Amino acid sequence: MATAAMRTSAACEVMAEAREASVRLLALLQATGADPGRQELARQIICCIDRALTAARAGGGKRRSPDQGFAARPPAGSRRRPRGVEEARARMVMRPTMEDGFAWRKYGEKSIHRQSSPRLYFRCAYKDDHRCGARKQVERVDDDPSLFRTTYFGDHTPACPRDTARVAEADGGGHFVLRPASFCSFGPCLQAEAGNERPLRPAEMVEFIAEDCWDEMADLASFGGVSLSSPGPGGLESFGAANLEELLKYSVDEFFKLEE
DNA sequence: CTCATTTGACCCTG
DNA sequence: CAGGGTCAAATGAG
Repeated sequence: MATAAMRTSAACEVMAEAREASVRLLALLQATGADPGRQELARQIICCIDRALTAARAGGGKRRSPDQGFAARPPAGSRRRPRGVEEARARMVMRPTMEDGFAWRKYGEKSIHRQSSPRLYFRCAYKDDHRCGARKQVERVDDDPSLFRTTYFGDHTPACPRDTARVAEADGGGHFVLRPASFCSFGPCLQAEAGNERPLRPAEMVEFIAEDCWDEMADLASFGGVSLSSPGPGGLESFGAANLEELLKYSVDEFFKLEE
């Protein structure tokens, strides 16, 4: 009988293979000049796998835990945070706005090597009030300057106020805008990821996402103020969504209906 | 005057 | 040594 350690080890091997395939996919997309959204999605997949690997190797397998903040602070005098665990917990999203409803304080700006726009560094405005360790880095996407790539580190404390109206206003017209081009290319990329010869049908796509990418999907939905609880495989079909974008739009629209 | 932002220096990692 | 993350003094807005 296989022990938990053996199962974890086997899972790590499979994930390592998936990572290698994703890296090849990204290289292929770059070589063929595929649209930036597809390349970005490939990067997100790799990032996702890295996090899964880190969690598995740490003996995890648990869902993202509440913020552990900066419990593992660097030694006194160090100005740099330890890499690894925290980076593995980073979540990256692409949106047409920097706004996400939370209050942030900018604490730095840095021009990045071979990148036309600088990277902006923010930490939660309630860092001291609520001992919140949330941080984010924002930069314009080089290939599409109308988009901002925002990377979040750590989570806000429940006490941190969130103004969803500001999100709606920033995105225009009271509806969260799901603009990233990556959504348009979700189908082909998921097909490659799933190793399918034919395109995934919408229901299969949703199933695949529910099983493999739920955290990323929930993160995206959360920026519309939507909290998604995992329905488990198959449960998503009850939404009647044609694809992920429709599903997310549906979720976000439902949220704003509740708000009105 | 207070507080947020800017920006160059400092320091760490690879 | 280069690149990147953070600090903190200077600056500006309200």
